[in-house]
Amino acid sequence: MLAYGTTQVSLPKAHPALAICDGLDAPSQEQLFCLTDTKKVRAKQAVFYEGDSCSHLFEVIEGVVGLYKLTPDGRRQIIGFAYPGQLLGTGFHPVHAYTAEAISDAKLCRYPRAKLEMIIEKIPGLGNRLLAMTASALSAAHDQMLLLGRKTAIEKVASFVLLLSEMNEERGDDPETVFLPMTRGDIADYLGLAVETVSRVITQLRAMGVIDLHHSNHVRLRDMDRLMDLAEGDEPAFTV
Amino acid sequence: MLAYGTTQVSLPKAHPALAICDGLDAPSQEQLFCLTDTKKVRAKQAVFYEGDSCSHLFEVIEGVVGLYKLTPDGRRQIIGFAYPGQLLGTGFHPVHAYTAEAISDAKLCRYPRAKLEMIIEKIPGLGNRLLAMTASALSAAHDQMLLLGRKTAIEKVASFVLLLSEMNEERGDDPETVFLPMTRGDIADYLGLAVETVSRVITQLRAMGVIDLHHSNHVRLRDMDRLMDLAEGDEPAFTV
DNA sequence: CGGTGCTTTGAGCATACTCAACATCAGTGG
DNA sequence: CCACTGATGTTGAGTATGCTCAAAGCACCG
Repeated sequence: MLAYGTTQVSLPKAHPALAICDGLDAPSQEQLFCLTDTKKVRAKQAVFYEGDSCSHLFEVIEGVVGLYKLTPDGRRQIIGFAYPGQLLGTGFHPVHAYTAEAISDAKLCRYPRAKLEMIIEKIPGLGNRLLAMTASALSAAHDQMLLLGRKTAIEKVASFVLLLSEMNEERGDDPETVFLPMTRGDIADYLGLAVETVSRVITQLRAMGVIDLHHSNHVRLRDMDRLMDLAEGDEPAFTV
Repeated sequence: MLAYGTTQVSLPKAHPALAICDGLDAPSQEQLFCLTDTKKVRAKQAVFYEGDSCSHLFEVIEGVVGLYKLTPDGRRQIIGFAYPGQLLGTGFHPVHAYTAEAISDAKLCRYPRAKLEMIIEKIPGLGNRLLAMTASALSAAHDQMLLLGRKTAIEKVASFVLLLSEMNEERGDDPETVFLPMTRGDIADYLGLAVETVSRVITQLRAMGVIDLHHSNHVRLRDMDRLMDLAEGDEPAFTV
């Protein structure tokens, strides 16, 4: 099945480019666009909650959204950070399986599920596009399962920083300058660690000269190769 | 034993029911069926390896297949156990993102990816079916991320046993009698634990009177409610 | 300035891991 | 039929990684 998304010549577009439209012809894009409206949320506001009936599907346009699940006693696992271009609320359940909460102020595009389902067979390539995006999310989830189940604290944090760096690169930004819009608590809940552990590991990486920090949210990658070794556990896990 | 959806009346069928065909009309099923062939693997044989070019998509017909990823230094994370009806090798990459290895002797149905892509737009409902199956796998992955990142050993094992029990129920089998086709090592690599820990927890559950064992592979659930409490951490985590 | 929320650091501890021995089981061949 | 073998499972002892609890440092904001 088709892997769009890599070839991205500048298309003449009437509307802000929606990731879901990527690769579709202009009339189809127009048709889809007519269904949508925009939703803005401030940092820490929820877009939807786990258990809400899921009448809409969202696409992140601006900002970052955290997706998480809770145990009955309140432990939290962040299953992903959604950056612009990502879909939320896919999945064929009548209710949402996770909560989506804005990490920073965010803008989202809203698709009514019922209408989307009606035109999905009519717009060629749309079904494929949804499938591709879902499959890509599944693949990311698998990677994260390996991280959660089998990596040490330092490997987890190193992998996380590298992930953000790669996203920078794909976006055309500097891969050596990583911004962390989320709190240490969010990172901890994403990596399956305690806040204190995340903080300690970051301090350790800094002491090792692998990264630099400014304002605790701006990371500069000083030794990418070493960081990659650390992410894979190649390093003897040496404490400085 | 075929899992054809949930309703399992004896249908008059020309072919063994394929999950991917669920909901399609007869001609479409026929058309799909013409593309397929069957592959048999013995226990411990690989169906495909992570990194193999993925020219085919598989559906499990009989037996159980374990899907896993490895770290460079050989630590293993099983990302799922595929039972009959499940698809392997979806995902829009040119190569497989995980290894698939038979847990027990297994029979699989093989779809050539290229041909499947060609007819996907022509068979109404097929795209939707693939999307639904992928979305369902994504949802399961999310659940597993919560387990891996935030649950204790006893919660993990209890959740696992209950998961298998629920699968029994959906298949119309006895939910109180769970068979474990996989080794303790497989379970450990699925739950992000050490083999010894899995063994100890199972022993503990038995000592608590929550489960019974026969031959180490047959589990009888003696107290389902208590098991559910344990899976969620409601229990004071009382050591016997 | 004095709050409030986030981050860092410290000390002690617990859960789950490692290493090691032993038990059990299935299969194999004498 | 039984002893041998290799794989799998269980149990024990000690330890390490990452957690909890606690306090202090910072930044942002009214």
